[in-house]
Amino acid sequence: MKKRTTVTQAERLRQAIRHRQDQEKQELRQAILTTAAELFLEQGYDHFSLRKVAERIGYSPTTIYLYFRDKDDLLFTVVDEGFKRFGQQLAAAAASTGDPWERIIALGRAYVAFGLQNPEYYQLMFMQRADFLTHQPEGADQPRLATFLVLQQAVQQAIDAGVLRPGDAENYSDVLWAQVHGMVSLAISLPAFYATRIQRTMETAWQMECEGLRRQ
Amino acid sequence: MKKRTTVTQAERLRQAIRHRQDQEKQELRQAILTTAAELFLEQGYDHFSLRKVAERIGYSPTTIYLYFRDKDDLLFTVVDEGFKRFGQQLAAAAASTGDPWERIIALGRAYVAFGLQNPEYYQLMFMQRADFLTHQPEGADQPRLATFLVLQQAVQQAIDAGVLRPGDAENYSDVLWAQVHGMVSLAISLPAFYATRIQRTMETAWQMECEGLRRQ
DNA sequence: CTGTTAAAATAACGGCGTTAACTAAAGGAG
DNA sequence: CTCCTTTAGTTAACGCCGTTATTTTAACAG
Repeated sequence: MKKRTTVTQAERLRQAIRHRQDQEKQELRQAILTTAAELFLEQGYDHFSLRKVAERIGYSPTTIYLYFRDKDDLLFTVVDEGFKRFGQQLAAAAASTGDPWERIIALGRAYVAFGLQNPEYYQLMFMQRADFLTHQPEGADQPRLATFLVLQQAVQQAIDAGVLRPGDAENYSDVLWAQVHGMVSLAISLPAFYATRIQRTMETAWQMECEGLRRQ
Repeated sequence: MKKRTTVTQAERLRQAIRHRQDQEKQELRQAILTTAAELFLEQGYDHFSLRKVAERIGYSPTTIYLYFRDKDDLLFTVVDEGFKRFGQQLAAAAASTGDPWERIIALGRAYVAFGLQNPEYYQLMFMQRADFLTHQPEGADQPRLATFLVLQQAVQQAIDAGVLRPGDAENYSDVLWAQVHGMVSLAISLPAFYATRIQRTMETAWQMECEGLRRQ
C-alpha cells in the first residue's frame, strides 16, 4: 500500500517535471517566434537576421537551432501567423453577408484591406518569398493555398444562385484574385498608388467585374 | 615648322591613348555588366553576389567598385536592360494595330508575354526589388514608370475614339495594369498557375474587361 | 630616366547562416 | 548523497558576403 503510493507520487513528480520542462521549452520557442515577428515587422525581410533575434532575447544565435531547423523554418513559422490572420479576415468577410454577390465584393474588400494593413506580411508572403505559398507547413492540415479557396467557393455559390453567368468557378476566381493581388502589390510597390489611387482603382474594378461577370 | 608638327603628333598620340583607355574602361564595364546579368539569370537574385561576378571575369571583387558605386548600382543597371526590353515590346505591341481597342488587347498580351518569358527580370523589377521602380536611373531621361504610360495613352485614345466609356484614363489603366500584373506575378509565384490556368485566366479577363469597359 | 597618375590587388572589418565541439546543470538510479 | 546520463545552451570556427582603406603595379609625361 505504502509502496504503491510512493511509486505513484514519484511518477506524478516525473510527469510534472516533464510538463514544466515542456512548457518552458514552448515558452522559449514562443519568445523566439514573437521576437522574430517583431524584428521582421520593424526591419523588413532584408535586414532580418537570426543573430539579431538571438541578441534581442538574450540567447546565443545557435540556440535558435534547437527550436527551428534553420532561418527559413523560423521565417516560415512567422509567416504562418500572417496566413492565419489573412484566412480569418477572409472567412469573416465571407460570413458577413448572405447575399452571394455581396459576399464576393466583401471578400475583395477584405483582401485588399489585409494587404494594405499588413504590407510587410503581404510582401513576404506574395512578393519576396512566394515559394512559401506552395511549401506545405510542417504539421498543418491543409496547404497554404487553401486559404484562398474561400473565394472560389463564394464564386461557385454565386454561379449556382444564378447571380453570375454560368462558367467555371476556378477560372472566375483566378481573374478576381489576380485583380486584387495586382492592386495590392502595386499599391505596396508604388507609394504613389498607396492611399490615393488605390481606392478609385478598387471601385472601378468592382464596377467592371459587376458588368463583366454578373448575369444581366 | 618642324616643331609644330612634332607637337601635333604628340597631341594626336595623347588623344589616341586616351581614346583607347576610355574604350578599355568601357569594355571592362560592359564585361562586368553582361557577366552580372548572366549570373543573375542563372542563379537568381538571392544567390547573386559581387564576388561571383568578379571571379567569373577574373578580377578582384573590389575592381567592380571602380565601375559601379555598389551592388545595388550594378543590379540596378542590369535591370535597366529588362526595362528597356519591356518598354520596346510594349511599344511594338502598341504600334502593331491602328484600332484603339485592339491596341489595348495587344498591350495586355505583350505585358503578360514579357512577364512569362522573362520571369527573373519581372520578379526582380516588380516583386523582389520593387523599389527599383521608383528610383530614377542615374543618367536617364525619364523615370522608370514612364514605361507604362503607353498603356494609359492607349486607354486615353480609346476613350477619345468613343470605344471605351467616358472616364479617367489613369483610373482605367490602373485597373488594367493591376489585372495583368496580378496574373503575371501569380503565374510566376505559383507553378500550378503557370502554363495551364494562365491562358484561360487571360481570356476570361479580356472578356470581362470587354464587357465592363467597352461602350455598349 | 624619373616623377606622377590611375588601375588593380591585398588585407581587413563587421556581418551573416550554419556546424561541431564543449560546458554545465538537471533528472534518474543506486 | 553520489554517480551517471541526458540535454539545453554556449563557444569557436568555417565559409560566405558587401564594403573600405591601404598598398602594389604599371602605364604615361616630362
